[in-house]
Amino acid sequence: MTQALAYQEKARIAPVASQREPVSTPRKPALHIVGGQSVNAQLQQIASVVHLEREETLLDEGDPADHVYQVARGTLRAVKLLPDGRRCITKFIHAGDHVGLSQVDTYSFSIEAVTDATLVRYPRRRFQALLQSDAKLMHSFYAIMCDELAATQDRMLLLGRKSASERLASFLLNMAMRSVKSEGAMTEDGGIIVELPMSRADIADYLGLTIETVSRLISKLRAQRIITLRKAQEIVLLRRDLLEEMSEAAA
Amino acid sequence: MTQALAYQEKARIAPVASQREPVSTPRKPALHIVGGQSVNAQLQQIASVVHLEREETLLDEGDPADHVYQVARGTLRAVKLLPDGRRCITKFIHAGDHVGLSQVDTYSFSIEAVTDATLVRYPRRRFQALLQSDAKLMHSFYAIMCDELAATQDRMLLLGRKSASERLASFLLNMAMRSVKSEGAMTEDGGIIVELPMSRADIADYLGLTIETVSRLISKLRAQRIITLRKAQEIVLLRRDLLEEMSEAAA
DNA sequence: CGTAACATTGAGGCACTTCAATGCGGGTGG
DNA sequence: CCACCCGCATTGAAGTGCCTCAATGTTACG
Repeated sequence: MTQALAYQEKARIAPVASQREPVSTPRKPALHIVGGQSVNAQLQQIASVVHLEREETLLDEGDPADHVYQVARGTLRAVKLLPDGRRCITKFIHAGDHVGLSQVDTYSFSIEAVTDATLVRYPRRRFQALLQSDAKLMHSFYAIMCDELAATQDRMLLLGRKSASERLASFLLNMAMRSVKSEGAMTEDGGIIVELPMSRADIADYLGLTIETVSRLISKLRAQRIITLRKAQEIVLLRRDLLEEMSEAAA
Repeated sequence: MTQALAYQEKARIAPVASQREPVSTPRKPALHIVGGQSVNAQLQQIASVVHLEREETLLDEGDPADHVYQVARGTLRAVKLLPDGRRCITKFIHAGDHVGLSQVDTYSFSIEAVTDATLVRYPRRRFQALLQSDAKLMHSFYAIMCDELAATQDRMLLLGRKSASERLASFLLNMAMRSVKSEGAMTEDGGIIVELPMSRADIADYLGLTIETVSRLISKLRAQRIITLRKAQEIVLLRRDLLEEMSEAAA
């Protein structure tokens, strides 16, 4: 068998999202937000806003897929569970990313907030109708799906064939890339500051490892002066070159 | 580090597909084939046919993505490699499945024939143009991408969190499903006949295991009378119920 | 300042891999 | 048609990377 992280009672503690989501929801949200370019005008007409607190659940695997979301702020996780509680995080979802772009009518994973988060919500029916009527829009979402599929396939290579240290290296590099692109935060000596909003348990379930292994590997990277830790959730990448080597050939 | 199957010289032995593909290729292929429903008429206008022999390579990771394909006959594999030769099969591609549905302009994996195969080929430019002009068509391919993404995410759970025996059980069940749907071949005593066109090495790289582990697990299933082997590549599933149990909870 | 949740560290075990024979089936050439 | 051979599959024995179990350290929060 393997590790079973029966973690999900956690998420249950928080009140269910659907009962209180439109905390501050005007019909036309004040946020135009999102990925740089302004949102399609028609899309904005059917949008509403959802706020989630840390560890709150947005939706569960198996729920009717009534809505499509785009993240405006915060980090979420897509979670799949085995009957015995083993957990897999299929992806982390960041600002700009979409949730629920599917043609199936139940969600195939749960979505939980890693940090406080704000999302824009579209009723799926109307969202689909808009796609149908707007080829350009459809095309852009088609492209999004393609990217996501490619990313998922890369992760299959990681999960199927990479060692624990290679997995962690790949993960940290990805997070660093993201950090460089958005904040671009650096230390004076050229280190890349990387926020890790998720817990070690989340990282473990994302990489198909255990908490302990992740923790040990982080300690090892620190001992090798490849990273330093400011807090448990904030690392500084000192030697990106070495991490890059590690990400495809074991240490 | 793990297993490294430097397997791909094999594929190289055979003459390159692109040099000889239109073996029997009229401009308008005689095959209407494919997934039950007849192919979109306009699509058929731009189609040509490609034949591949066993172990031949259709295209390589990194090649310019000039074509979109649909499989008419045979089984192929999508292969990703790490620099040191470790191999991952991201998916097997069966009759009806598509290859190269992406928005990126290089392929993100190699495609190799597991068995002799016949494919229908569309120039990507024109294929894209058709999608743009035909919302219904675009929509149906959007749906295909969604399905594929969902399947890939299930495989992430398998690779990240399932034990070796669970992985094999899941795989055999999937193959059995497929077999039931298409041929529906059964033995007189209710066993499901399942063809495994791929080698143990392929199965191993598909499940993130080694050849030896796959072989041992198959032997164990045989000892438990859950399956029998007619040939190495043809198993009979005797106790589907037990396999189903195994697929999500270790033996 | 105490406590609870998370992270780290250590010791030991096990599932899967690695390395190494041995078996087996299918094709080929004598 | 048979003997040989080659590639693949199977089986065994030994090694190891990661997991499990358990204790200790650390941080956030009342």
